[in-house]
Parts: sequence; C-alpha cells; structure tokens
Amino acid sequence: MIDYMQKFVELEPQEVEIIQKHTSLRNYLKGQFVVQQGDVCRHESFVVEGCLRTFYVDEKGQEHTVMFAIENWWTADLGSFLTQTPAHYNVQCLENTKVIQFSHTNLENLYLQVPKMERFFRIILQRAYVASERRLVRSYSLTAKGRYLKFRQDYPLIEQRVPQYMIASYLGITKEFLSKIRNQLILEQ
Amino acid sequence: MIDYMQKFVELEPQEVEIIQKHTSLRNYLKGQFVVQQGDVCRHESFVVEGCLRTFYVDEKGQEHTVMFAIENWWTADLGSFLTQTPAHYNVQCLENTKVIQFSHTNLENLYLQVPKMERFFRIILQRAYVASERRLVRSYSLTAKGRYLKFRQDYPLIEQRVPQYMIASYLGITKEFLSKIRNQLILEQ
DNA sequence: CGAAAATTTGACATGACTCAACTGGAGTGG
DNA sequence: CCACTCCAGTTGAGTCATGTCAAATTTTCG
Repeated sequence: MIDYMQKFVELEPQEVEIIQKHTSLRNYLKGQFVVQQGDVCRHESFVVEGCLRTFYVDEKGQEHTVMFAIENWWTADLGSFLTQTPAHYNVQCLENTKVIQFSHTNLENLYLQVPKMERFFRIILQRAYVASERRLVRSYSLTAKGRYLKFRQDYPLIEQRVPQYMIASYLGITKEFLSKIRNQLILEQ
Repeated sequence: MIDYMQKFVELEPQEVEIIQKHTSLRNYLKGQFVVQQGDVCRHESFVVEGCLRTFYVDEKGQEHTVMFAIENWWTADLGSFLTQTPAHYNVQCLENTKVIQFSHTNLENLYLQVPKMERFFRIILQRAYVASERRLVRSYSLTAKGRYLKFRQDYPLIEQRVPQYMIASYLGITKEFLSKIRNQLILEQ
C-alpha cells in the first residue's frame, strides 16, 4: 500500500511509520461482509489481495451492484463512513480477501499528523469522481451492449473474476438480457 | 465563497488573502461557454451567481446533461482540468453568471501555500463522489418517473430555472417522454 | 455423484424511443 | 397592434430495447 501511495505523494520514513500505526491488516473469507446495509461503515479499506463487491438490495429484493474492488483499490460505503450513519450498501468478499483498514477516528487523526494524507485522498477522490461521472454518462448515452463492451474493455480482469449475474447488475440490466447480449456477440464474430 | 469555505476549514486572514490572490472573478452572459468540448478546461469555477449546465454531445448529435450548477456549487470538466487535456464536456451559462475561477497552475500553487486547501477540496470531493454514486444507483434502480420525482425533490430550485428538455437529458430520457410523465403525474392527483 | 448455483433459452409484456404533426407562448419587425 | 417566426412543450402511432417469468441446461463444488 505504501508503494501505491508513493505514486501520488512522497512520504518520509517517519510518516510511513505513523500511517502504519493508524491502520490494521485484516483477512476475510469468501462470502464475508465487510460492511452491511443498515450498520455503520467503520473502516475505509485498501485491498491488498482479493475481490469485493459493493451492492445494495432495494425494496423489491433486487440487487444492484455499485462497484467492484480488486487489488490496489479502495472500498467502503463512503457516505456512511464519512458521516458515521447507517450504510445503504453491503460490501462482500467474492474471494478470500486481505485488506488494510483505516478506522474513522484513526483517519481523522492521521490527517492531523500527516497532512500529506489530505493530498493523497484528494487525488484519489478526484480520480474516483471523474470515473463515476464517466460511468454515469455512459449509463445514459450507451445501450446495454455498448456498456458491456466498455466494461470488458475497461476491466478485463474483473470480468474474469466475478459471476455474470453480478456484472449484469453492475451494468443495470438483468442476467437474462446480459446472456442474450453475449450470445449475440458470439454470433456476430 | 470564503464564507462557504469556512464551513469546512478554518482560514486565517492571511490565508484568505493568498486565496484571493490566486483567483479571479469573471462574468459571463447567458449562453456563453465556460468550457467547450475539445478545448482544455483551464479553470475550476465557483458559482457566485447564476446557473450553468455541463453537457456533452455524442456522435449522433444528442445532448446529455451531466450536471447543473447554481450558487455555491463548483463546476468544470474535472477530468480535463486535472490532466489539462481536451474536455469531453461543455459548460454553458443558462443565465448571466458570475464565477470565481482557479486556474490550474494557481491552484497547484495554492495547495503548496495553503495546505488547508487540500483538506477543503478533499471534503468537497468526498461529497461530490457520494452524490455521484447515489445518482448512478438511481439511474439503475429507478424508473424514469421515479428519477424525475427524486430530482424534483432533491433540486426544486433547479427545476424551476432550467428548461424541461435539459432536465430530460439529465435524467437520461427524451423530452417527449418526460412530457408524458408529467402529464401522467397531473392525471394521478 | 448429486445438489445447488449460474447461465441459457423462448414467449410474451412493457417502458421508453422515434418521428411527425400540432400547440402555444415570446419576441421581432413592419 | 398584428403577422410572423422561433423555440419549447405536447400528443399520438408505431417500434425497439429491455424486462418478466418459467423451464431447460450447464457448471461448480461439497
């Protein structure tokens, strides 16, 4: 994780040490929940190894996948984490997963002790926001097939690691329709 | 703008002065473009007064509204601004508009001179990211009618200031269909 | 091997789009 | 002050993309 951070900010050895004191390493088994809808999201997690899915279940019982996270990504229900209010989303491990976690108080503390962390997260958030905006535009301007092709192109690694019905719910379509799109793509070749 | 910033970070008088030195005030007329698709977005703008729309035109010539901005909002093509590469979006004034602008170099400079600005923008971005994620979830889980009702509820002020066809393109539907939804809502009462 | 989970297939239903025509202001100019 | 145009909004008919439901098939994994 430190290597990853150094791409965005330069850290002194003593800063690295402070960061380490404010984080904890945690292992989850496949299927375990890091965050559950209704609970407060206590940590922001950096994925060292594994794969997770953020999703929420609506009133009709339908699942909507908000995002996936693999190695070197951050995950949390950010809205819940920031305000320490009940989460709208679940975050579940799709594989055995190892994460580095920042608790809310530790992170606030860390911002005071290592101001560079403000910069680091500002940069990370800028990128996340731009990506989210792009995805939003695509959701409106592209057809389901177009969104699927874009997804395959952007995240080929994720496509291979997660079941198809989760990809469908990430793209905002039903698993049946995604299956039909895939079939159609094969026929086209 | 300073009042607005003080809600998130405490600024010393000399910091306020530095911020002022790094910004410029600019007026635009209704219809003018702050950013144009293809040009590099040179500024991040804080809206003092007025109303703007960020949108992009796809290959088929269709407009997609990415966001609106009114008083106390920030606007830019953030992706373009951050990397200083050509913009995907247009930002156009829907009314005569007054903004405070940060150029890219001024802002980078400001981050060095007033580190609190890192914190300020981190917080702003967190909120923007959470809002964007929510909108994304809605775009997938709600029907067009549901999205329209939510929009009216969330941004009643904006609804009254912008033409209906722009709201339609913000919601990802055609102006005709929005008109039908509105008609339907009247009949329901 | 057998059961559960994931995916595929097909018939039918529906939300949302397209296109074209129409309505109704808000200027604008004679 | 009227005629004209222009733009936003409405309406309706027909179509297409995507959803629903139920059954069949394949894959995964204990």
